[in-house]
Amino acid sequence: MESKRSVKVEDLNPSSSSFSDHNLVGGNNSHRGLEDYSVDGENGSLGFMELLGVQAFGPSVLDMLPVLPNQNRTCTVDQDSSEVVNTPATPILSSISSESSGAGGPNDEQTKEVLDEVDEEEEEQKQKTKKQLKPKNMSQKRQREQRFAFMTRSEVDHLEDGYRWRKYGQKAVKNSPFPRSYYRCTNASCSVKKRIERCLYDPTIVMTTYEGQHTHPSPLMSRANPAAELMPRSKFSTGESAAIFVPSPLQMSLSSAAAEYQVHCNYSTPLNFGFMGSTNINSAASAHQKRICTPPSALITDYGLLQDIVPSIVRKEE
DNA sequence: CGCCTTTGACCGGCGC
DNA sequence: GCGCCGGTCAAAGGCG
Repeated sequence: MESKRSVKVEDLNPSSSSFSDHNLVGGNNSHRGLEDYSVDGENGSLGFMELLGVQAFGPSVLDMLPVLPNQNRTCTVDQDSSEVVNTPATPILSSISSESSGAGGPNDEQTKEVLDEVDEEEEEQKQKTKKQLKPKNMSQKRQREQRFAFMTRSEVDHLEDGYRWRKYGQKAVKNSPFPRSYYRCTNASCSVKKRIERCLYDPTIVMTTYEGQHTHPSPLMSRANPAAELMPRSKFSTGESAAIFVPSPLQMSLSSAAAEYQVHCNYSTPLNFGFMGSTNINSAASAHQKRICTPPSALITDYGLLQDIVPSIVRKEE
């Protein structure tokens, strides 16, 4: 862990023009950067939904996603390993910075929006190879689910996302005055977890990391929008494991974050996942949260979960 | 009474 | 082997 973090810190070094963040991931992936997950639709980068989809749902979600304008990327999935592999056709470096430039520079995080995805799978795959010597009961102990994270600007830590969560732990984050909270989906058959922590340098920013996929529809969604239940779930399933329900992470995040993304991005074809039609779902969260786009440079040196995400963002700025 | 949060203890991984 | 750290457990208490 420690080494991992330290490496990332180094990667965050602005002076590093190469941003070899993905050294962590492996040689073949060294070209993969935050650009892969950029949010700006005008610059041919991945959209928010895709970000989620790519990571959490693999190609399935991409299939159902509307074609975003100027999509200049390719997304491929390693079917064998269920690993999501993003291969940008071209480096997309201007996605966020372009917006920021218009808004007042790379540090104008207040007006920008960003959704970045934690490329945990890559890291884990790398770590797997790294730890191949002692995989032992790791698999039986705890197989890490797919994870993705996003940052929101919110006054409340626990954003409403349509699911019910039970807090099962809280830990102090090293080098941060803000604790990290651990939540688990209250559904007995669902093992989805999420972690919430605040940005060290900007307490208004909440980092939410989802892990796993819901095996049940959102209770809130089913109430607010029963039609959503009729959605073809197969479209969302990753194919990775059995009995995966609709947009688990999708729902989780979209209900709050994605919905806003819809608002802020000029997609000619709004994404609609049914549950998003429910104003109830988003009302609370939307009132408080404002997703950020380009993190302040200070974020770069953040620790904890934030570091899983920030590096990519930083690279994007560069 | 059921559900949730809080919080200290515990466990396992990892670096030194 | 030791200590640190992230993550989880579980008892206790609060709240509606």
